Amino acid sequence: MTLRLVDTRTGAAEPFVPLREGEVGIYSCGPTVYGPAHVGNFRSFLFADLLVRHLRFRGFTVRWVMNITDVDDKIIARAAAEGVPIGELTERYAAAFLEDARRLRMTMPDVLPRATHHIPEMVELIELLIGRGHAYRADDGSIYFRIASWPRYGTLVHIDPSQLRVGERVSADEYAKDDARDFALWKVARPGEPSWGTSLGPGRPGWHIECSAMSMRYLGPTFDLHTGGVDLVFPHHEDEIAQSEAATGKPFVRTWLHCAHLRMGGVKMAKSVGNIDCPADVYERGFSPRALRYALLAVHYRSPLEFSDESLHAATAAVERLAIVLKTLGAYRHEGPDDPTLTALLDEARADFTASLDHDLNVAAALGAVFELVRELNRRLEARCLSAADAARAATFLRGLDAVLAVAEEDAERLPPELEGLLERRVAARAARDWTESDRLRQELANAGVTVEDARDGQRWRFVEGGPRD
RNA sequence: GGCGACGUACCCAAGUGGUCUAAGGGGGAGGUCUGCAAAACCUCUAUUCACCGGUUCGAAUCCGGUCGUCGCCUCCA
Repeated sequence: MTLRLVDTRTGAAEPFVPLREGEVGIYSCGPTVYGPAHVGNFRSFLFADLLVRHLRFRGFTVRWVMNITDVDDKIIARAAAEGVPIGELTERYAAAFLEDARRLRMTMPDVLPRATHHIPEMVELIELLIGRGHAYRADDGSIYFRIASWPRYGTLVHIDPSQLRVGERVSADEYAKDDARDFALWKVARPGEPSWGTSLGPGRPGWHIECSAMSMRYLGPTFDLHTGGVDLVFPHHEDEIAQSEAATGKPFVRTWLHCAHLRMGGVKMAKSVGNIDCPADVYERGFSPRALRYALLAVHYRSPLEFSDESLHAATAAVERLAIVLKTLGAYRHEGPDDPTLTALLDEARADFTASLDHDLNVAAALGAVFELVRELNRRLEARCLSAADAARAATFLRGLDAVLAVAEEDAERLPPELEGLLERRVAARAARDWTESDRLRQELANAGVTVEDARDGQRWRFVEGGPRD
């Protein structure tokens, strides 16, 4: 059983074999921090998160690098509009990004390099490119990569460079390039813009060079996986390949993975389109981070995903179903023999789950395996044919699968003491068959964001999805 | 103009030529259980996979065409 991933370059699902046995290096294009990241951005980050989690679940040692772009045209424009230094702006939104990522339970990357901290690495690369004849300094002092010097240009997008509709959509020449298709490696300093004094002269890096410099700095000249949204395939990733391979003479990335767009209202979500929704907006409408994570993850990464409140409602229900079975398993009290078929049931679920994710991260099929197991566990819970030990084992098992999905409730969730007290009083009221008091306490807890349900093994509580705690 | 992806039930969605009279989630309808509520469980909700041809003993799955939707070629996750 091997993991297969679809490489953008070939379009085929190829067996994943890491460069070094058992170890995987992944680079993911991260956020440009000039404003809050929207849920479309998070789709691509969470897809990478799922990949990392699955690789670790499969036993690989993973080194995950995600850049934070903290200098570029938009950042400069935004900082100027606010009248603050770019560092102040980028610090603010980098922190916001990390907080959003945390609430969405995104795995923390092992390295989160920032462009402005890696200027020397970029300069070094650019000098290498100039030395090898792949880059040139134009009349305005900026440095460009010469696409004509790189015959393999276009292999990632499957575009013949001569077919590019140059000129039609390129705005009036801001810079003095030799060829409209050439891209900037180093932008010469301009009044009012941040710049770095380097051996290349004062200026700032182009966008593409930062990813080449930082990925190779932390993962080496050749590494396993590089992820991003489809909109980065061209020109960003194509340019990364050209400049990296031209500089090092070695293959850059072994497998390219790109996730499809998140759509809203039938078209891709993008700041430029204006149809964006940020995590904070979603929470404000009463949805939980768990539900948001589920909604962004539940559809295969290479399929466009239509994002809506309807999809969030469906996600909320699915996530609750998981939370409830875990609570029920935890509360289960029954003296009886172990279920002799439980082992086979769990083994089968694990095999289905793993095989599905191994097939190019087929998360929909993996979720199918999880929910089939959930229904079967509920049946056995209902029929009381599990022992208490079985129930504990099943719960641990489900949490094990959830190490990949990260959509279930935390194990050790505790109620604040005052709410705990209400629960205890309700138990007493119910023992006395005082239904009025029981119902009143249930309502009081509901007002505090806690749902209480009466099950065979006693009352069962959980936090309301999207409630005050989330 | 060039390149590419996709079209499965009310919605989302899996389906890697035969076990598909097509997983799973949501929604809806009935039922069981229950002080009530909720949850859970059971039954039902596609003999059909945009449409038309073709290949094959056999196709949702392969090929061709038609229609439709979306994306990239420009900053973009």
